[in-house]
This record gives sequence, C-alpha cells and structure tokens, in this order.
Amino acid sequence: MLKHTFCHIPGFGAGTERSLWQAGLHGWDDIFNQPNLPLSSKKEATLHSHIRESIAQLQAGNGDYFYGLLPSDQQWRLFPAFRDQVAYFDIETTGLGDPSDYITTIVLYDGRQVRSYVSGQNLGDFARDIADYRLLVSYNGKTFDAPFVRRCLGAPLDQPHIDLRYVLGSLGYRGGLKGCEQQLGIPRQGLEDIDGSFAILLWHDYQRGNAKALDTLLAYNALDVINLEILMVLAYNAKLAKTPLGLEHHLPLPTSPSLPFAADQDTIQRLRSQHGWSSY
DNA sequence: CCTCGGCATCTTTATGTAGT
DNA sequence: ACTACATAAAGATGCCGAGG
Repeated sequence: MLKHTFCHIPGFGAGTERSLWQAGLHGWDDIFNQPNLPLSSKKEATLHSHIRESIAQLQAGNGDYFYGLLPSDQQWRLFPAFRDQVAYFDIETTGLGDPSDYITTIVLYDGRQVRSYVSGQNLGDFARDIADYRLLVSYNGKTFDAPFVRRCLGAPLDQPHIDLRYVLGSLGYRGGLKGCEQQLGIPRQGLEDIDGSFAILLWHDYQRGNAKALDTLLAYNALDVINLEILMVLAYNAKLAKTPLGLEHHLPLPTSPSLPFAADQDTIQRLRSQHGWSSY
C-alpha cells in the first residue's frame, strides 16, 4: 500500500492523491512512466524527488520516514510493508493510572508466537523483546499502554504505532475493544464477560495464592492481543475498500493460534459472586 | 510581470474518548 | 480523575492559472 501512497508528500493531500489514482496513476512506478502528469511543474518536481526518496526508504525498511510524513489517519497504510515485524501488545494493570498503579501482565503477539510477561517474574524482559519489532499495533495503546510502559519499564516504544481505536473509529466502530469485536462478529469464547476491571480482581486473587487466577488473567490478556491481528486485517481491508485501488491488495484473514492459557470458570464464578453480580 | 480568485493544504482551537 | 492521542470545525496560508 505504501507504493501506492502520495499523501505523505508535502503539498499532496487526500484530494490530489485521489485525482492521481483516478487518472490511472495508481503507484510510484506509474509516475515515472507517464510523460505529462496532471500537475504543475513545481508539484511534479517535488513528487519525483519524494518518490525517489520513498523508494529508497521503503527498500531500507525505514518505517519512521513514512510514519513521520503520513497524516495520522493514514498510518494504517504501514501495515502490510511491516507485517513480518509487527508486535501486537496489550497490558493489564492494577488501575487506570494512579501513581500507585502498576503493570500486572503484558502479552506480546507477533503473528506467530504469544509471549507473556508477569509482574514479579519476567515483566522487565518486555522492554528488551519489544525493541526487536518495527511496528506496534494496539487498541488505545497510544494513550494508555505505551505511556504506562514507558513510565514503569523505561522502554522507549518509539516505533511507528497503529492504534486500532482510531482506525476502527473512522470506520464507524466505537465503544471500546469489546464493542468493536462484537460488531465485527469476533468471538471471545468463555471470556465474554471479563473486562479490564475484572482483570484487577483476577490479579489480586492470584496474589492471595490462586495460581489459576493468573492463568485466567493471561488467557484474557492473550485473547485481546490475538484478536488485535484479526481487527487489524479487517480494518485494513475496510480502509482499502474506500480507495479506488483494486481489490487485489486485500489481505486474507489470519488463522489465530490457540490460547496458550486456560481460563478457570470456577475462579471467574467465585469472583463474580464475591463482588456482586450487578456489574459483571 | 503583477494581481486576483478559487481551490487544496496546512494550522489552530475546542471537544471527545478509551484504557485498568 | 487522568492522560495524550485523535477528529472536527473554522480560519489562515499558499499554490496555480487566468486575465489585465
């Protein structure tokens, strides 16, 4: 998709890009073959120089270049070029950000492998592991997860970052991660009633000695992260469908790995009744 | 050349929202 | 209550071609 992108060039907005597309100039290669472009000579010069630069930067795998130039509502275009170096991630904490709050668990998924990090065990390893990836994907992670990780773990998390909250929101899907999943028909087998506040209860139950509560928490955490990949592909295809480019660039839905953790229904039921049925 | 009008892009401001 | 990201609306800038 980057090879079909022009709106990262200064002076080239959504309108100019669309008119180029509709003139049959779908990609960077077409620009050099076409003798007379529907542009002024000044714009043509900036177009040529920026496309030469873009080809080199893409070849070098430099996502920062495009991330810095793309309008924020077009960052989703980075996905296919960096899909083999993408990290889907999500954190659980003891609260929304009081100074006393801390990260309890993190799950990182790269499309192949699920890795988990637990406070008191290996949480700090996340800072090293996440640095190996060149694109981050999260839900509301730009506002919540990434600042929390920077503050508590000192990881820079300075890679390009696609926050699905805004991509899905621009497609009309709002109401949080669970709401989006529901609207798009993505199941959460056995974990449909667990949310972030219940995750706090699971953590405290684990602290009191219930090992199955941690498994349940990690199952919930991992399911969120695995579903991020499905959401990313669905959102990407939906954004693509709004362009006049062909359908040939659509991505197939990924096959999700099975959850490496088992939720314990007895623990869920007990915590539910202990804390009242009304809110859960 | 110079100015003007139309259009697209860029900037500024205010408002909204989701995470545990 | 918080945070820091986004969009939306409104205003400013600047490019480009037409016409004098």
